[in-house]
Amino acid sequence: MNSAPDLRDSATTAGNEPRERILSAAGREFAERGYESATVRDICLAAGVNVAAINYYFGDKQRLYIESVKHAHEQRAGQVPLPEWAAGTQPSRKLQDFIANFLERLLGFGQPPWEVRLMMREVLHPTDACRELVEDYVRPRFELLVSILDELVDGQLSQTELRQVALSIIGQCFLYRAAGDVVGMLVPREELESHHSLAPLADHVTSYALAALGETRPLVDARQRTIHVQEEASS
Amino acid sequence: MNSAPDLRDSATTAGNEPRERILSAAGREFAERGYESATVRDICLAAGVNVAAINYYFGDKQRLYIESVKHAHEQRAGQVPLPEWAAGTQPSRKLQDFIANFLERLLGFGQPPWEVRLMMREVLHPTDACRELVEDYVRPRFELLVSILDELVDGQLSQTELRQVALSIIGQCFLYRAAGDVVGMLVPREELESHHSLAPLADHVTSYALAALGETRPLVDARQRTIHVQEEASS
DNA sequence: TCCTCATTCAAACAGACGTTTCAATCGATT
DNA sequence: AATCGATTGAAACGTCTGTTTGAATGAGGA
Repeated sequence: MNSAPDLRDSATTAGNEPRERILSAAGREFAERGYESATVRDICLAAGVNVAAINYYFGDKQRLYIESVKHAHEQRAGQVPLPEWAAGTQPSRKLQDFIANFLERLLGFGQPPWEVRLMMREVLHPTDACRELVEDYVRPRFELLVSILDELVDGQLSQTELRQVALSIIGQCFLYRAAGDVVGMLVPREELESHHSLAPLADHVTSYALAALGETRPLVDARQRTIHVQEEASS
Repeated sequence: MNSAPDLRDSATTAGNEPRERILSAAGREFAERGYESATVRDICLAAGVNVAAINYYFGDKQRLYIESVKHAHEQRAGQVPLPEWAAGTQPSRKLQDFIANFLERLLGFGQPPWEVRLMMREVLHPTDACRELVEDYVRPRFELLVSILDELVDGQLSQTELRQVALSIIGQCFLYRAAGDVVGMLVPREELESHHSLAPLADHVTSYALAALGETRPLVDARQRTIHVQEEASS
């Protein structure tokens, strides 16, 4: 039972075993219940350590929380790295890849991992750990998206307009993660499974953006519809 | 064991003053700190009543919370009612009005009111009060939006596609309310004030949707850019 | 063997929490 | 004036919280 890892040269091995277990258990608890509702006793029970271990390894609950947010961020960042493209890749392809990657990161492969839920809590109700998270994690992705859009429209939109479009794209992806429960109430179950999984969502957001930017045909072919609109207007 | 007064019908007491004060103070407190962190002592201090009043009027903290969510919902619904249009109003105009109304409701006139922040908490981390909120408040607006879009594209998109577009629009509006702090970190301050207030946001989301649906010209004029794209493709 | 020292453990701490108690208060009715 | 029910008040209840204590443990080094 007693392991006593004793890994002084921590350069070779990644961290203390009980420390890692606490961080993992704390991340899950914080993601599930939030900072206030998660108790150190439950965390220690889940991690299989004594309550005193939290004081021993992290000092107090607050520092444990910040550490667990960072830990989740770093772990998740390694799981789904930013895509890289060969020089000359079509910007529309880059956009598609970026959106699919972003959604994959937000929604997870199967069901959304606790790391993302924990970070989402920070985004929605920022604490001290938030600004660091934004600078390290959010801003690079955001500026990559802006640069893709800039390349896509060949410099014909201002930085302000590019940021607006970028936020529109992010907002669409964001909704499914942040308000997924409500979306689930608004959309029929069979449609959820068929059209709101990762690939169809990425396709929709991408084609919606490409159509709005004039890179592809609109979602509705205007030539067919114009007739009806004119009929209506004449009536 | 004194039983609480008839809290369901306010026929006898038109506006129960302490009850109203508690609901208002509780809503603010829950919106600010969340359910767990908000304490009944602080609520009663803010409302200027004794702690026993909560047991007397609402039974316990949980029922107070549910009542305050409902109260916030009803109060906010009265502040910004759904727009109504004369028969024959252009659907694109309806869309513009709907989006402006939705944003106004989310973002508030000046700074976002606590009622919206409280409801947002329910949407992001649903409790028992959520489903009722969705059915009464969210679904009617969602289906109104879908019907506007249906009219706009003149029935050329399936209900599934219409719902996807509707969620795209809602997602864009939603981002500013739910993750407003993070948006504020990503966008320069002067741009926030000039382009992220209510009217410019509504214009952007509307024109983005209209362009994607082929109702108006794309945000970028394709005829100018196509030359460059073909040059790129040929290289 | 003994000592050192990092780590773990059960137990207890003080404080805050939601809730309950029961007497005091107030206004209207008798 | 007396009575009654509704409402308010101050204080206490038991429980749960984060944190701390001080002894016990066990593996290396002397």
